[in-house]
Amino acid sequence: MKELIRELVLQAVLDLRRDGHLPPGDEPVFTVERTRNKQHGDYACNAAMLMAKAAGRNPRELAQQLLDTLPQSRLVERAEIAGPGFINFFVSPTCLIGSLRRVLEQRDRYGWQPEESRESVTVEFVSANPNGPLHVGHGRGAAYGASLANILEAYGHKVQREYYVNDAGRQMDILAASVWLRYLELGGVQVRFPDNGYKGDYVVEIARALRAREGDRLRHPMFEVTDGLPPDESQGGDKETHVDALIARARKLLGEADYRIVFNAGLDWCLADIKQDLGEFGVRYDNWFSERSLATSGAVSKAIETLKSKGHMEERDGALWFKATQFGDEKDRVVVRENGVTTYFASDIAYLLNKFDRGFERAIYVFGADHHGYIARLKAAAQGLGVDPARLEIQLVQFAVLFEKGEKVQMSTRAGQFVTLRQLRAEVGADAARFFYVMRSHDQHLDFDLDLARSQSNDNPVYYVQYAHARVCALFRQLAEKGWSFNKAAGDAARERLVHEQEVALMNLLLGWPEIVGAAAQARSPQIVANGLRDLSSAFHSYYNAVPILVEDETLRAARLYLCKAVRQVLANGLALLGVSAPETM
RNA sequence: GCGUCCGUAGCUCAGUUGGAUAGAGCACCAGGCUUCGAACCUGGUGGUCGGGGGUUCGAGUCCCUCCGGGCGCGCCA
Repeated sequence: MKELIRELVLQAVLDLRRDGHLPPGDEPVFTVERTRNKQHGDYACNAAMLMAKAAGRNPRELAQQLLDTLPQSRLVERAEIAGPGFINFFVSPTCLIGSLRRVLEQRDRYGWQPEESRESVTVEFVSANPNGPLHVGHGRGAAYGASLANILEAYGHKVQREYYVNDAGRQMDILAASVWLRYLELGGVQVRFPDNGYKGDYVVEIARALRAREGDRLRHPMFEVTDGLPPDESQGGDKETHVDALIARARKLLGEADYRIVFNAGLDWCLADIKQDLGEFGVRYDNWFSERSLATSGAVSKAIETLKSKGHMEERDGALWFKATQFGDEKDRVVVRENGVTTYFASDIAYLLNKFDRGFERAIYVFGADHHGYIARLKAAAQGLGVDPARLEIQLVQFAVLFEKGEKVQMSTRAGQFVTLRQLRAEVGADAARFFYVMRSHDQHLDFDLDLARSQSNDNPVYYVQYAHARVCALFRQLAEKGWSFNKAAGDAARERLVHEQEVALMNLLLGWPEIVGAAAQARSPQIVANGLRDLSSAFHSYYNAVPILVEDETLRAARLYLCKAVRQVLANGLALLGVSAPETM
């Protein structure tokens, strides 16, 4: 509808130009928006105000001229000038009623807007290191990324959902060492556990499974493990040095093949755990991309060579640097360390190149807010590789801070004391968690009140929306109990009987639903969909309380049920975008 | 210190690429179920949009500055 009005106004502008009433110019810029105030009609256009200056004319006078030139449309009841020069449009009953038919014809595709011109896009989200269970912070990234991907798809993009698995790197080695130490403990070898090790119970579980498979084959006596290690932090030394030495010791004692077995025991367990966790959270991926594969496939060296050949690399202090400052980053970045090992950033560059090599027109990264320092260097890397940095988009998701009894809950993965996503789901359910996470703007901090969430109180707006859906379902059950049935054709034929204020309001919201999806997609904001659902639910609850649906008048009843059915459909569609169920009873 | 995100009602937050009289939930006050599900609805109280400048027909929204907060600034991942 918004598009239609835009076309009408554009046509009027072009006509005025053709007849010399307006000076020629480029594609005119103006907006068509939904009004906030009903007295201002349904849509408002600001074209006259924006063009008045260039035309050297009074805005209201210009608006009048536009109005006189405006092509007729049976979907527009009337248009009028208001305020400083707005043109307000009132949509016709025909238009409103038409939206009902579209909803019920397109069903679960209503709101979808496939267009050839939409980009293909890869959305990478969560990508937590597989060294432990996901916690509630990852949950927000998961809910946001999954919903965003759904919305982009509905808007017509071709979407690939991707998880970057950090299956290489030091953190994973620390996990491997932690697993091995727990394994030794289970075998009766008492070894001091490092300050920097992973202390969660799941590590013991992994060790137990490892021991069940491998027996005591990987056991070494205590002195071999600990002799000559530099002191740990609590022993007056440095925890990083200590744990690195421990990793080196493990590698040496076990040998590369057996070390890999221990390493993979940790990796495989954690990855399986994450996959299951996200699956139960309604989050699905098209691709789990292995960081290690970038090294083994030669992608990392290929990326480095590419940057070298373009003259963006430099050797300094024995290391290889990417000259990121020439692309606006605040400092140059090391890609290959003095010891010959590539950095994490080297993998990032290779992965970035890989994404665009696979043909995506746009790559969206969903990062935690603590990664915002990466934006500049990734954009720099893109430029260095010859990729337009505008095709790379980074969405930051702010932290979710847990509150319990009014106090902040402190979290630390290493210490093993944190609230996991799995615990959260168990306490509030996946639906509430998914909705709660995306209710607020993703670039806004989220206060997550655990007590409130645990209590399953109806303060949680997800119930409000789901209840509206269940209420419509209840209406149709009630209908059957009364021995009546719903005749869709009769409802369709009687649509003009829908004249109540609340009915018009509901039809207006249904009409505007595709615009909600479009706005959410363009702003990368699932929260717009969540708010749209609340608005629609609110309008329905008001309607339900004000107007009886199951009336004796058969055609009127059919018309109202026709509307209710459309409302239910849109509620279900919106909930699906957010990965929330649409229950028939509650 | 530099960079970055943010500051809207007592609390938690919306506010659609600058639009008309700044909204919702919770809380508080007053009402509504012998009638389709009260997990709901109707009405009311509550604001110098952190402060101050600027841009223009028009600013919660854009620019500058100050105040207050989150996060980031390793040859870590």
